[in-house]
Amino acid sequence: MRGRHGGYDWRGTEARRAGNRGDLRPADSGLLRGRHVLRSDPGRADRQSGEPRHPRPGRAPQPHPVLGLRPVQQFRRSEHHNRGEQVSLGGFARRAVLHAGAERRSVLRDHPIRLCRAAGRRARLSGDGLCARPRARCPVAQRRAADPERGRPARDAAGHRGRHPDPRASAPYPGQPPVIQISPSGPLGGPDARGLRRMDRYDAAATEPKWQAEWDGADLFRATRDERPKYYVLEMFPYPSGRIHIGHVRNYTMGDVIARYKMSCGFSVLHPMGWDAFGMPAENAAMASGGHPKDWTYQNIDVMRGQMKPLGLSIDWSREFATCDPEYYGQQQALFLDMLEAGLVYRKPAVVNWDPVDMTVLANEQVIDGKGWRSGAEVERKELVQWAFAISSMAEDLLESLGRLDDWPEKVRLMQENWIGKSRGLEMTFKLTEPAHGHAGIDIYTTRPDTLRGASFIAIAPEHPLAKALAAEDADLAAFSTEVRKGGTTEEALEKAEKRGYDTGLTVDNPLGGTLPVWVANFVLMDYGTGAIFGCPAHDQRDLDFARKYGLPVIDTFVAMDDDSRVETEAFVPPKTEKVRWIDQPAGVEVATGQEAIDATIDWAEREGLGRGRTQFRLRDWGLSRQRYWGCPIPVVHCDACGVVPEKKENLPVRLPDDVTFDVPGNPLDRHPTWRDVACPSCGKPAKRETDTMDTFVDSSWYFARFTAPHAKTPTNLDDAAYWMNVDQYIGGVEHAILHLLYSRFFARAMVRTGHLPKGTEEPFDALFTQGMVTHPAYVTKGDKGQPVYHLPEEVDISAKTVKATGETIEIVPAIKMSKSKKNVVDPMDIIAQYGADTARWFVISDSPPERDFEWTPEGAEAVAKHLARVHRLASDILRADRPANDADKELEKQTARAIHEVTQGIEGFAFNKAVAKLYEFTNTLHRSDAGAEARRTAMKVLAQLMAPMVPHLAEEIWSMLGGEGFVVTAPWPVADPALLVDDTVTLPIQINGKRRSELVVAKDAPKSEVEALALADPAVVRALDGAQPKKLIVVPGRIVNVVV
RNA sequence: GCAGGCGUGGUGGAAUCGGUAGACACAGCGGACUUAAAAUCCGCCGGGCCCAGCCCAUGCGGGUUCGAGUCCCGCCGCCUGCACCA
Repeated sequence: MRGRHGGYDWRGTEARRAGNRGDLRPADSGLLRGRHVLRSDPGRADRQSGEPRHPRPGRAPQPHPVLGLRPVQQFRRSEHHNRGEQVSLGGFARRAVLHAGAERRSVLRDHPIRLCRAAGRRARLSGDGLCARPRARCPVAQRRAADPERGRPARDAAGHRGRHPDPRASAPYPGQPPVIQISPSGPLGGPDARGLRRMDRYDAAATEPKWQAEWDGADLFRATRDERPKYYVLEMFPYPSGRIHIGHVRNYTMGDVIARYKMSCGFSVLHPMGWDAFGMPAENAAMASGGHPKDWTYQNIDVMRGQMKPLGLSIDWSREFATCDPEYYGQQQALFLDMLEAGLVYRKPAVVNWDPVDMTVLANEQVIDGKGWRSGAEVERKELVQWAFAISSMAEDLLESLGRLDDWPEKVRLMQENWIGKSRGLEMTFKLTEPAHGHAGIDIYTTRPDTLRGASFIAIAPEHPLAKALAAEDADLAAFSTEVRKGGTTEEALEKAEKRGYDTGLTVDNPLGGTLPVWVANFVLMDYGTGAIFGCPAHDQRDLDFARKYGLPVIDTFVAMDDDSRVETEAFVPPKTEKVRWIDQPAGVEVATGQEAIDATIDWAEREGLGRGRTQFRLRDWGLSRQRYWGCPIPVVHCDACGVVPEKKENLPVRLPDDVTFDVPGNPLDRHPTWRDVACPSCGKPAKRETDTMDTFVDSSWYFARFTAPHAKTPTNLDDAAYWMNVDQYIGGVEHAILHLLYSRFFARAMVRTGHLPKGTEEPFDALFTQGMVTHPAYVTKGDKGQPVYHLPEEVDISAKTVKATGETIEIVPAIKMSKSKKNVVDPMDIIAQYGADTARWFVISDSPPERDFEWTPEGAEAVAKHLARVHRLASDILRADRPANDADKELEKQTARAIHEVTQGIEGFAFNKAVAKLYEFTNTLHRSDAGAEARRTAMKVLAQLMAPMVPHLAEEIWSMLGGEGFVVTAPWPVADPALLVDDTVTLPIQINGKRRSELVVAKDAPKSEVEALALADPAVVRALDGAQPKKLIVVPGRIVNVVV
């Protein structure tokens, strides 16, 4: 890989080479863009070298040697390119050939490159020595045409297509080289003392690889166990889908900000990276293109690693692994065997999506509208015997421990709490009026025993043993059961399905008198409770819909305090904490909340011997079997004689065979004879391997522990785990709020129990931060069938709201999650190629609060690049400044302290957008400050340090420019002097009747009486009072004054 | 369907404990510089009116309070998860 465009040379070899030559002075290190620089003073170069610094006078008007090139980046490194060489470009042009004359010369110094925004938002560059404007629209060309004396005559060569020489490419005076002049006032404070300005544009393309190479050379990011306190920062590891996504950039930048900040604060930081590499997409790719999942996956990993390295993340790459490495999944198999022995894994029937045409199990996402994604056949729910983790055995602990996760977002804890779903209810038996099929009664479980009076039917799941027994004799019921089994297994599908029932004709005795009919109903789940409920239509919408549909009675059991109306079409379901009036309540409750009535009824039922109170969890055991190839093989063997036999640990890893094909649906392991047929590890007779593999959630449930000893010959090394665990800061998307995080919490407990993690790591993530998604507007038109048709951003004219090619009017969908199908994905590599990693990093964490969705805008990226260039320019100016110390120094010192304080708070509080805003503000302050050179230099170094976690390369560059010691990454984080943070005076707003009308500047500790007196003397208050006394005067010291008139 | 979250100028957002709504930035507008543009620098920038002042404004409708973007109740819209996507 060469250069930094397209393929990025992350190893920074080019930079190292440049650095070794010693000619990469910061101020001279090239150009990010071509629109600037070079204060004209041709004499200067002459004085310095005896040679004109700028091209030979006679050459100036010659045609530009580089033709057909558009973006300017190609020139940045033109010194290193040779004639005829192909160079990859970022941005708008992809590839260009350098022509004769371009070699080993900074093209920029010979010929101006212009950036022209005349045609709208897109930057357009003219590198060919011609003006980007048509002649008719160029005022200079027009003027020259009118007054040939003054201007230079147009050259023939440039006459075609209305184009003409770039006015600025020609020498201003005959015999002078072409130069680009900047405004005399100069950027950020004027020309330097000599009236000269050097090329001090920040060149990300050269600087970033240079510092990455330096960091690598110093081995800065290798996590080491030493005397420093440790800090483990971890971002949820990526799935190797092929290319990195702007969301990855945001996620890893956030983690990097924390990691680098903590490093500056003196911690020994562990910041690892790996790949969640098993999963369906690899198999899908294999099916589509005929390759192998392994090749696809490892190639993707290589590409993505190559894309991540140039971001300059402070990752300890020596710890990298992929979950599909046999070294990883072999240890996972060892864990599985230990968990099996500890009784944490067992086999049980579980329901799957069955595609009856492809004869294969489908994932939920492969079921679309109840049909298989490939075959289109109606999916059926089918029971298979599967492996499951006994996560529900830890439900109580998992729930209770949530309360101690103080640094987790409240919403995540709440979601987990609801997911685990602890409830206390009543288990009771309804006696069948006539026993049937060996069943004397039906056990039900209800969380609302208080509504027993309102029961009007019993409903059992189609999978209920009684229902199955009845169906064996009743063809109609069997047909009904088959019918309602159609469709997917998701809770959403089940909930949304039409409520349907089948009257069995059986009845049970109602303990409150009379009988209740027994129905088989599709909305009753066999997995939850006992698979049977009593229906109370008045206070449950599903039951009500069901009752109305089948003409069952609706019996109100309570009414609102102030409203006697009875249930019609909407069930009355007030919060359990609301007081209601009960009607003929069995436990004798009259006025009480739902919860009080539930408790009273359970007590009553236990006294009466009707049933018993039981605590129930919604959380189900975690089915881990997958009928797929690309996953971790479950290390057991099925033997006719010995049953299920665990593989011997010394035989691990049970490796996936490589010789598989994906031309037939289903699991290739299942039809792989030599892999499948093995000798029983116990008796040695012929047996068969388990062909199911593990859910990929298993892979991601312990990788954080493996990172503490990634090369250990056991799953973990207790000593290393004891040092590095827990993860101090975990960062990832909210979409993982429930499953991944809950499974990881379970695994940590299981690993402690099986001796793979030390005690005290049961909650593996001390602090959690959930970041938002990355969104981008989508551009939609309607297709001929009314279906949405999406267009790429470059295909549309956003201001005119039309598709460029067809002129159709587009609808702009403001901000939706990026996805390929919506054609609104922005590739971060484009930005990195165009502006550098620092721009991408700064951009993704500025503006939007990290926890909220982040909207990508092209303007934003450009603005960031400008700002970073501005900071670099400011540093150059400050470096050269020689103003003596003066009165303004103190104020700058104060502002510096404030910036340190607020940026630190921003980083600590995960409010990177606020830290960035403060950095903008501080840059402005520093820019405007009249303080002396020394004070400004000190402030600039602090600015570099504060920016370092976000834009480490630029910060490193500025730090070294200003003579900072060592690396800015390892320099101790600045500390604000608390004395500088307090103000002597405070401005109090004065409100009149709650509306701000005036303000008051008082001493910080002014007594209340003084503030009152001053407020009452305020002209606005006097006018409002009009001689009367105020009704009320509220003074909140240091905050506000409110006068009520 | 259930659960959780979010909603503030043209745009992204700020507002620490109920106390000056719109920090900081983008876009836009004006100016300086320039041989035109670009770049850079400086300034303006929620809406309205009878404009030294006042009114309206934080998705919508109510409420609590001296005071509500913030707390409470009820809606609306969008987003995420729902156990085999990762």
